[in-house]
Amino acid sequence: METSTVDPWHALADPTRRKVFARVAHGQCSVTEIARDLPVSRPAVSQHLRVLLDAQLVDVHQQGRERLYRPRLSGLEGLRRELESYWSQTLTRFKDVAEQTYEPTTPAPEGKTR
Amino acid sequence: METSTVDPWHALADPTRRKVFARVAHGQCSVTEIARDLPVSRPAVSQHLRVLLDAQLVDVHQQGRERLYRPRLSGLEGLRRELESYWSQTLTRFKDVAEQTYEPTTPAPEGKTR
DNA sequence: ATAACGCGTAAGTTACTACTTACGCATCCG
DNA sequence: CGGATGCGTAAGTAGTAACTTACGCGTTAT
Repeated sequence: METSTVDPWHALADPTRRKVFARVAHGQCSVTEIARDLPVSRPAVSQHLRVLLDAQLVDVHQQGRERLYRPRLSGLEGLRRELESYWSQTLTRFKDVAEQTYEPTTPAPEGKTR
Repeated sequence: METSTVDPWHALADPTRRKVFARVAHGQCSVTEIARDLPVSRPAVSQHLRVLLDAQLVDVHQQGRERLYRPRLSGLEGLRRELESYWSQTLTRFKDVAEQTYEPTTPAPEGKTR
């Protein structure tokens, strides 16, 4: 049907949506509760939560007439792994540069290029 | 001048741009080199690299008529910290649920919520 | 010098997305 | 039984962003 799984990177890219997620990650809460602390309408929050759901970053369960959202590990796992990979690779590159100092063929990189 | 430090979340949200960054993180390389492995034009790669630069995720230095890009730690740091925070919070919530003792977000009625 | 290479940027197009209001469906309370 | 609360979804809109081609500038090679 629709996109079964949303890229978690994309899901957390939007600042508002990231605030929504941060709120949920901090502790289980309802939609209206989240919307109360944000400068957007409740439906907007609902839509953000949908994206977070599709990205498997949050989980929901009905309780009475409320829908309580809570964070979920699965969506974060891939993100974490990927970021950790970038991190270590960058560390390695950085060490390479530090050890080999620099190539004398290039003029000083600190020179102000206006 | 660049008061506009780009959100690294946003910078890594686009799949193509993430591929560009992954390539750079793997090892220093030039623009044409990156574009060769991707289904987009060279200018597109340049534009992606600009965003990555603004997000402080990559670094560049001129060498002859080439511009060599390499990964940079500073942009990743904030990302990593934030993600780690989400991760640990989610772990905590998860444990709470496992123990069947979830607490309301507001300071609250003492007894078991049941 | 002239050509070829490597690159950034401008300009234009197209697709997506984050938001709004309006609505309908459940669930709790009087 | 209503009326109120909590929520998701539909529909419409304004802004953004990811691409393309065209171009100009500096550097290397012939």
